[in-house]
Amino acid sequence: MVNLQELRYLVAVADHRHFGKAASACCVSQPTLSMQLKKLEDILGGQLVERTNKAVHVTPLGEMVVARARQALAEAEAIMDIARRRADPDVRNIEIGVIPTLCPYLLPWAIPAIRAAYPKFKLTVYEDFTANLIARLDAYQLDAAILSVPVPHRGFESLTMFEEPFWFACNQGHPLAAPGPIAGVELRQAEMLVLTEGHCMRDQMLTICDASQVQVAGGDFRATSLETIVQMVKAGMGCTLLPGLAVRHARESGLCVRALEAKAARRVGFVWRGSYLGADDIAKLADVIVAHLPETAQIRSLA
Amino acid sequence: MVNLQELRYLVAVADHRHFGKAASACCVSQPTLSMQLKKLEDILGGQLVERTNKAVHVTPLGEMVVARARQALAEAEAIMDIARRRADPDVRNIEIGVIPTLCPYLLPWAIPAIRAAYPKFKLTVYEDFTANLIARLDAYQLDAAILSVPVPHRGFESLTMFEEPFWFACNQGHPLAAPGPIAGVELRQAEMLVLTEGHCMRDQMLTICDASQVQVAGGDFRATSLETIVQMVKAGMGCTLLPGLAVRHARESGLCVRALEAKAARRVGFVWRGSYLGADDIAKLADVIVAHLPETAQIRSLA
DNA sequence: TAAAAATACTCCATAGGTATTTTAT
DNA sequence: ATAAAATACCTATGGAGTATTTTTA
Repeated sequence: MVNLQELRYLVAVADHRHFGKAASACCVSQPTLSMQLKKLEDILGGQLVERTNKAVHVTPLGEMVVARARQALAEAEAIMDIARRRADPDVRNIEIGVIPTLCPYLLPWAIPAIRAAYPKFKLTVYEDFTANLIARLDAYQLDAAILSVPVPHRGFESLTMFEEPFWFACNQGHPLAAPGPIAGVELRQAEMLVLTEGHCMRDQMLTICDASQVQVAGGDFRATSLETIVQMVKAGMGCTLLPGLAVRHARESGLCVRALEAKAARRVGFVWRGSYLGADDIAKLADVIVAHLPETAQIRSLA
Repeated sequence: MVNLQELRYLVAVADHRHFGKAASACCVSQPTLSMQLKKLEDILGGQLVERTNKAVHVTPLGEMVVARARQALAEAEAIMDIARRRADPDVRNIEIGVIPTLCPYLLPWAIPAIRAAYPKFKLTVYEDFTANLIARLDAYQLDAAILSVPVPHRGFESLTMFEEPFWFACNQGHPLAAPGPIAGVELRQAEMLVLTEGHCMRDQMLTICDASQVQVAGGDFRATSLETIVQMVKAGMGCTLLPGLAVRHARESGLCVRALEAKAARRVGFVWRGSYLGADDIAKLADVIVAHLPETAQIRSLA
C-alpha cells in the first residue's frame, strides 16, 4: 500500500522535474528519493515519471496519481493544522495567490494591516496569472486567490471585496495631461499601451478601448507588467489605463493620472475551493483589506 | 508528521469503538494499534479517543481528525484503484448504499444483471436509511447510494433512474380486494399500516394518505420493514401502500395488489459525492438497472 | 473479577545515508 | 565530458510481534 512519504516524493518530482532538487526540497538525499519513487512505481505497477539525464517528465498515469496525491497530502497537512490550531487557536497558515496587476499595489499596505489585525496568520503569497492561480487552487497548491472576479469555475466559492475603477495615465508633458476626469472624446486622442497576454487586465483594457474607440499601440510594445507600462508611459511612449490601487504609485512616479468620466472598473475578490475549510479566515482577511482600502479603489460592495 | 497507517488505525477505532476489533480489522495486534494511536496523539498533541475498559469514544478533536483522515485514506485508495484499473481496465470496486424499502426488491434481479453486463465490477452493498446513507457518503464510506431522489445536499450529484409508482395492497379476504385500479373514494375505507420513522417512504405514505383522507392505523402497529408490513397485511391487520418493485413479491405472498387511480410515485436514483471520479461507472449501473426494470415500476425518465 | 487497554521487550523490515557506477546528451 | 539518475551497501529507526501488567466498571 502507498504511504504519504512516497506520495510526497512523487509530488516533489512532479513540481521540480528534477530528482536532485526534489530530494533537497524533501530534505532527503537523491538516492533515497529515487529508491522510494521506484518503489511507488512497483507498487502501482507502472511508470510514473520518465527520466533521462537531461529531463524528467511525468507520465499520464503519473499525472493522475499526482493529482490524488496532492489531495491526500493536503488532508494530512490539514490534520497537522488542526493540531497546531489547538496548540495555539489563533495560528493560521494560509497560502494565497494574487494576480500581477494587483499584487505589488496591494501587498505593501495589506500585509502590514493583516499582520496588525491577526499577528498569528502566516501568509505565503504567490504571484501569477489568473489561469495559473486557478490551476494551483485546483491542485491544492493554494488555499485562496485574490483576482478579478467572477471566475466561472465549478466547485469554487468567492467573495467580492471591492470594485476597482480604471484610471487614465499619461506623462506630464502629454497633451492629455490635465487635472480632473477625462472625457470619452479626449480618450480617442490617446494611444494606449496594453499588457501582454495572460493578464486578465489586458482583456479588460482591450474591451474598454474597443467600447470607447480608443487606439491601441502596435505590437512593438510588449509590456509584461504594469510597472513596465508605467515606465513606458513616463518615457512618453503612449498612455495607459491603470487599476485604482496602482494610481498612487504611478503619481509618485511622476505620471498624470485622471479618473475616467465613463466609469469602468473590475471587481476584485477572493476565490477558493468549496472544500476549503478556512473560508472564515478568508473572510477575516477580506475585512481587513477592505477596511484599509485606499481612496483610488472605491468600495462598492462586500458580498 | 502523520502517516496513513496511523490514520487507518484511528479510523478503525472510530468505526469499531473497540481497540481489539479495530486491530483485527486492520490485521494487526491490539498493542500495535494502541501504540500507533498513542503516537498519533503525541504527534497531534491531544487526545483523540477516550478509553475505559468498557467503552471507547472519539473526542471532538478526534472527530475532526477522523473526517480528514477518511478523505486522505480515500485518496490513497483511489490511487491504488488507478493502478488496479491499469492492470485490468474493466475492474471496478464500488460500494453502494440502498434504502431498505428498495434493497430487497431491487438487488435480486439487479445484481445478476450487473454481473452479466460488467463481470469485473465488484459491488459491495450496504442497506440503511437515507439519512445514514448520506452520512456515509459524506464520510467517504460509500461511493454512491440508490434512494428516493431528490436529496437536497450540497456537493452531491444525482441521476434519476425511474419513477416507481405506489400500489395499494390488502389481503385476499379484504372488502377492497378486487382486480383493477382502486379509486380514491374506495381508499377511504382502508386502514393503512405505515413504516416506522427513518424510512423516507414513511413520509411519502403519510403524505399520500393525508391527501386522500385515508385513515392511518394507530400506534400499536410499528412495522420496521416492508416485509413486516406485508406479513401484517396478509394477517388481515390492515392495508398498505407498496412501492412498485415490491408488488411482485407481495402478490407471490398472496396479497391483492391494485394500482392507484390517483397516481402517486417516488423517483428512484443514484446519488454520489461531486468529487467522486467514478460517475461514469454509476451511469453504467443505472443503465443496466433501468434496462431490467420490472413492469410494476414504470420507467418515466433517465435524466 | 473479568474484559480491555497499556506496558515491556524483542525483532526485523525498510527508510535513509554515503560512495560509486551507469546512462544519455 | 558531464550532469543526473541508478545501484550497492550499510545503519538505525520504528512498526509489529508476544507476553504480561494495569486499569476500571
